[in-house]
Amino acid sequence: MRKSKVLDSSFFNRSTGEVARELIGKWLCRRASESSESFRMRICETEAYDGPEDKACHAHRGKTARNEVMFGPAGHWYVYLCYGMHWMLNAVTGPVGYPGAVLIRGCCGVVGPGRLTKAFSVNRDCDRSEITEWSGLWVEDDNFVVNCDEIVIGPRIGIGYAGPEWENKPFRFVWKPPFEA
DNA sequence: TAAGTGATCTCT
DNA sequence: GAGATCACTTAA
Repeated sequence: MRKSKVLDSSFFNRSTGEVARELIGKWLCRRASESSESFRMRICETEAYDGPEDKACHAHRGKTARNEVMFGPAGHWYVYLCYGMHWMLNAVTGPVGYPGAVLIRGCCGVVGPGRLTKAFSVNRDCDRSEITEWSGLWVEDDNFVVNCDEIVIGPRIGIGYAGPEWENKPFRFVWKPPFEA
């Protein structure tokens, strides 16, 4: 198997769009408990939520108890419940004080942010935890290269309330998988 | 196409 | 405390 390395906070401490793009093709890894086996899937869909100006970003109205972690250091998870039933998994990006995060919307084989968290048993317990191997939820890079022409960039999903200016920003990254053809 | 679902936020 | 809102999924 190809050798892979665990991504640390330096990977996430960059611009939100850059991290969202770079996460495509990386492995999302999970070990739910000490006794359970770990497993991983390649990330194939992400969205950037970038800073206080971004009307679609939870942080654009300022810091609250829920989104506080987005203002903290990069390399942490921001997990919250949406529509009363779906957990959303986000990776905090950028420097301390700058609220940015990347929503992980899908992996190869698991499409949809709510289904992904269900498959990975992600819930409130993961909120604010570090993106490290010992936290049980982390990301690995095996130097697999996803070419630019395999990535579709488009408007984010489900954020019509933010207005066309923000909805139409190129903040959504989808890996057009070869297996789809 | 519409209902289900409950935490969170913004007003009283 | 009440009411609106919501980065979605599923079953028709």
